[in-house]
Amino acid sequence: MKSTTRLSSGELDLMDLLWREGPLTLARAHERFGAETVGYTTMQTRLNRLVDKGLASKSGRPAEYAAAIEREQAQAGHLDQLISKLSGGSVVPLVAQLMQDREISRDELQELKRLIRDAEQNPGSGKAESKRGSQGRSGGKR
Amino acid sequence: MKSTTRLSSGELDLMDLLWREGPLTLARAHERFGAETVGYTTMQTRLNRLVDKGLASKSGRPAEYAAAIEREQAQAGHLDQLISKLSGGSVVPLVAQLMQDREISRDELQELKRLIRDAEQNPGSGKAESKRGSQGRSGGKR
DNA sequence: TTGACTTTACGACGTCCGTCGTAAAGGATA
DNA sequence: TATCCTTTACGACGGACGTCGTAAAGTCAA
Repeated sequence: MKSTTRLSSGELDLMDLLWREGPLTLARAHERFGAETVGYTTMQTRLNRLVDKGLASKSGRPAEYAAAIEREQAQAGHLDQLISKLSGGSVVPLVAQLMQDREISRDELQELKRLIRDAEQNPGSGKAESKRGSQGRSGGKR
Repeated sequence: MKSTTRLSSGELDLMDLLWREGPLTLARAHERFGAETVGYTTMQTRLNRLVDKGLASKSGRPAEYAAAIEREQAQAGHLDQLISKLSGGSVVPLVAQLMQDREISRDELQELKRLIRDAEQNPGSGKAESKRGSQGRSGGKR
């Protein structure tokens, strides 16, 4: 149940596509990813390898590829690595780095405060209930 | 000047070693890394490749290897990736994920609050002065 | 000087992943 | 049915990395 092997940078790009747009056929995925930037069969191979690794699923006649793991799972996996290998096990240095050299809007700051307040209110928040949509996106344009 | 290519999981392990213990000779690095877990020449190759990539330096007769980039640089590089590819460009979802499913001590919570307070005080903190040692480790045992 | 131990230099292999080319299968149409 | 376009299946190649083996160079004590 732990799994979530670290995805490569390129695999992350594909997963991001699948997470953003729903299930996609190879043709559509290729087009949405940027048909000029990568070959058709390249997309095919990459998508299929994602399936082989259980990161995506494939079904239907003109096969549709869909993410098989949640975005949050991937985030968690990568963060685990960062924390253990780049931050000595504590979240603080990581958040500090996260906020440094980066513009944080007032709104985002408010969100962050709320996150902390919630954590204080709910010690050992674990994964138990309390799902007040903290994942509901905030002010990113992208 | 942007560089900071993404390091692999294994490369991160080595860099972590170099960051923790100072410059190390191959022999010592091998020993500290866990001589039973990896071959001597494997360490040699990996360390040399780190040097080839400019991530570490090598000098002296019984050559000593030393990290050539700061831990913070590596953190920044990886976080940039996470934010852009796994968080839609905003830090909030990432911090939320960071705090979810993870025990955050009271002390750390306090630290985080201070981080936010500083950011509010100092909008557009950029990389300009104000280096109140947020990187000074806190409660991690490790 | 010589033998033994240490430090280095190289080269090789396997896997993962990005990138494609070729071509077999399927379908719709003239 | 013959033809053309789409969807798939495969196979190949190169670079990055982890993993080593072999052996040349160096160093130091007998």
